[in-house]
Amino acid sequence: MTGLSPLPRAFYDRDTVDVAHDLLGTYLVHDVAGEERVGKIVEVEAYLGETDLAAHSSRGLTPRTRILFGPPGFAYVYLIYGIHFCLNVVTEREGNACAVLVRALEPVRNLSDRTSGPGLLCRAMGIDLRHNGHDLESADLFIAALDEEQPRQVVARPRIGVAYSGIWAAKPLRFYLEGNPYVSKK
DNA sequence: GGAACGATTGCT
DNA sequence: GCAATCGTTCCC
Repeated sequence: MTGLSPLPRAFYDRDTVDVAHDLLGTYLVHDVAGEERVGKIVEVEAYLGETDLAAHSSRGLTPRTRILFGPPGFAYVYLIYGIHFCLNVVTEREGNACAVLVRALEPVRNLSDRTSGPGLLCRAMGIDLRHNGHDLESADLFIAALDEEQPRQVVARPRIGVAYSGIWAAKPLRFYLEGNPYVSKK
C-alpha cells in the first residue's frame, strides 16, 4: 500500500459527529522505528465538548485536557485505569474541546489481531502518552483515506463505559461498521 | 498531603 | 464478579 498521506487539518475542523462518521474506513498509520503499522478504523465514539458530561472536557480546562481545548487534528492520548492508553483525535475549532475516540481497528499491516478496544489498539499500534498532543498531519503518526470511497453501513449506538453521564449516556454517539469482526464486544 | 476514581481488560 | 494499577482531579 503506497501513497498513504495524512488527512488535512480541515478534515478535523468540522462537526464532531460528521468527523466520527467519516473516520470509519480510514487508515491509522504509525511508523515505529521504520516499521509502518496500519489499521483500518472500524469503531469510534464522538465526545461533544464541555456540555457532554461523558467527555473529559466537561471538567473544563485542566493540565490533562489542554490538548482537547486546542486546535483540531491533534492526538489526545490518556492513561486509563493506570494500565491502558486511549487515542482520540481533536475536532472542531480551537476552544470547542471536542474529540473522537478510536475504539477498534481492523489489522492491515504489521499489527496483531488484538485491536478491538481502545486500550488494545494503542498497545498494538505502539501508541502511548508520548503521543499526546502529536500533530496528525505529521509523517510518523497520521490518518489517511483511500482515494476510492468504499461502500459501508454505519451503525450508531450508545457509548461504552459512560453510564455515569446522565442523559449523555444514552445518546447514540458510538459508530461502527456493521458486521465488521473487529468491532469491540459489549 | 491524601483520597477517590476512571472513555479498560482479563482472569475467576 | 472483580482485581490490576497510576495519573488526574478535587478536597482538605
